Amino acid sequence: MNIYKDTKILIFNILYQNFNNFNKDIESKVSCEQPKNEKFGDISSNIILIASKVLKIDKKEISKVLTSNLLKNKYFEKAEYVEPGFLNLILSNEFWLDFLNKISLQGDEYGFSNLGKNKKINIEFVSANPTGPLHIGHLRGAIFGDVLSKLLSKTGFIVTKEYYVNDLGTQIENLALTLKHHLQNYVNSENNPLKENMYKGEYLKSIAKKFLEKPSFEFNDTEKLKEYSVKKNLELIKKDLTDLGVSFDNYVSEKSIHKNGLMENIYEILKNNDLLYHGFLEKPKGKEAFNWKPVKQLLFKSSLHGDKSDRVIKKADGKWTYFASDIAYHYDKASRGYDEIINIWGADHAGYIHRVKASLIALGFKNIIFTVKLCQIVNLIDKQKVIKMSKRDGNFILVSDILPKIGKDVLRFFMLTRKNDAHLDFDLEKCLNETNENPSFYVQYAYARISSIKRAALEKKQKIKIENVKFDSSLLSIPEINLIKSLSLWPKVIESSVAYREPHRIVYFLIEIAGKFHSYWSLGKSDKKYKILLDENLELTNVRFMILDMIQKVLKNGLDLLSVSVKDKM
RNA sequence: GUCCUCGUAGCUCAGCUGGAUAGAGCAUCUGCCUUCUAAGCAGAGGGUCGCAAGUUCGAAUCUUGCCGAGGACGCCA
Repeated sequence: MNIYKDTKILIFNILYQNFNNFNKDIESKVSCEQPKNEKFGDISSNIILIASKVLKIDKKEISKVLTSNLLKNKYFEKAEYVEPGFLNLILSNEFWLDFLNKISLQGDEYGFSNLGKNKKINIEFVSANPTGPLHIGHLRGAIFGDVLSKLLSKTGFIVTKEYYVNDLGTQIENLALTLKHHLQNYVNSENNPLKENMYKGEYLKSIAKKFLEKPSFEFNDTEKLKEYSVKKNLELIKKDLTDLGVSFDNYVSEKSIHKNGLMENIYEILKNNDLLYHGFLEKPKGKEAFNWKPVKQLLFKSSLHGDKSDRVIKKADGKWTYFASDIAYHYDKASRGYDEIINIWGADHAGYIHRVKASLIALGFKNIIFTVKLCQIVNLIDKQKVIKMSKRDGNFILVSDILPKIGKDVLRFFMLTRKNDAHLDFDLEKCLNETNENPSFYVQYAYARISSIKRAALEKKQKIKIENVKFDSSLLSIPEINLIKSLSLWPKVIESSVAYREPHRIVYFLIEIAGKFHSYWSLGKSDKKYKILLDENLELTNVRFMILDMIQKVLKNGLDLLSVSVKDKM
């Protein structure tokens, strides 16, 4: 029920029937939308300009054909040609009333359509290393990924939410060392300070304590220590995710990728395609060249597929690099038959996109869409100052620190009030104190006010119908039509959010439509005829109820996508 | 040095992938609670869309070049 799309189709059909040389190639150039400025009507299109240029037909002729045909339809009240080639349409009240009836029949389904056509999408996000609980840095990606997944699965995609567990490598070695350190401290009743490469944080002490409770503990068995600490840290992470309202379908372990022989698999494929060689890489530029040694290593010709240099996949000591694991992991994902693989990464991983993409192409997955959404840094602001966090000092602010204070709803909503690739200032004070600066309340308040109206109607014992109202459409006034017009944008908002994988568009729309409602509500304060419940005109009251009911449904469905709750009273 | 992201009102940011007179919140100022929730509404001021060329009917949006901010460039993960 996207009236802008429908109108475009209508216009195209008219042109198709009237001009022999008309073809639909111009479709992507033709706009058909609600203009910002009301003076240009309800729907505006640049069709005349584009069509006349491409088809070499006189503008006036096209406009004549279009307007005369469109005006045969009772839904179009006015069709106007405006230089340099716009077609501006004004829709009749009857149209808006019928439209309202139609969408209220769709109810909760309104706005959602089968955009995905059962395409399979794997979306990987968070994937925080299992070396400690989630901190602020993970928050944005977690919520972004969760909401995007929900949005996609509500619009006809088959979505798998996946978490990649890096349970291998030096960080896990360090983790085990840290655990061992704590264990030794406990057993020997000592308090030796942590070493440089060890993980800070109290949580590892409690993990060590729990390990001691086991009937037989063996802290010289490094493998066992690794396994145990990874398991316990994952439990912490999962707890944080649950509290945030984020869930996953799949946890894929890096270790199992190795165990299942996938490294050998990709090695064979790359080798058979002549994409591997032993060679030297140039010294990295910019940064200080830490432990740099010019050595001969196994390289992957990623530069053949769009990367700016070739990459090491096996080090001189015979170990696979992290990138090699990642190739194997993406090989695994791609082999599972997805149409699209979405990765949500921190912006600092931007440089990684090309090489992963190159590896997918090299492995023969040319038809899989590979999408990376980057989430920019969140600046945590307290008392107007940015709080610097550093891994070295272990002063990361944890999700579990702020979540109980702020609450899931506010946190989730707030994290989506910016485009994913823009910096986000996360001001604790604003979330806690000045609630009027927090848009989630604004939207929830609109919902609650509509509930309140419904209660008031019940008390007055007004018989309100919210479907298929027969009504003289000429009684509709501009404020009501404007609300219906706002509702008509909902499908478009969902479509574009899906198309660009940008859930923040939903959030902005919710704020906008909540604002329109608040404004309408307040009209009744100064002008009695805009009071929603009218004793003398039950029909008009019914229509208003239908509008408000639809606004409430859209608010609810929108907030549902964000997993933010609604309240009937605030 | 190369690459990526960003630059829009005093501040924080949207801007429907090229549309007509660039929007919102905060802050500042002025109004609005005897009747459906004031966590709200109405109004005012505030702009050379970083700068400069180009593309065209039309540019905040696309191209190029500068300027500025942040990030990445590993044989770490």
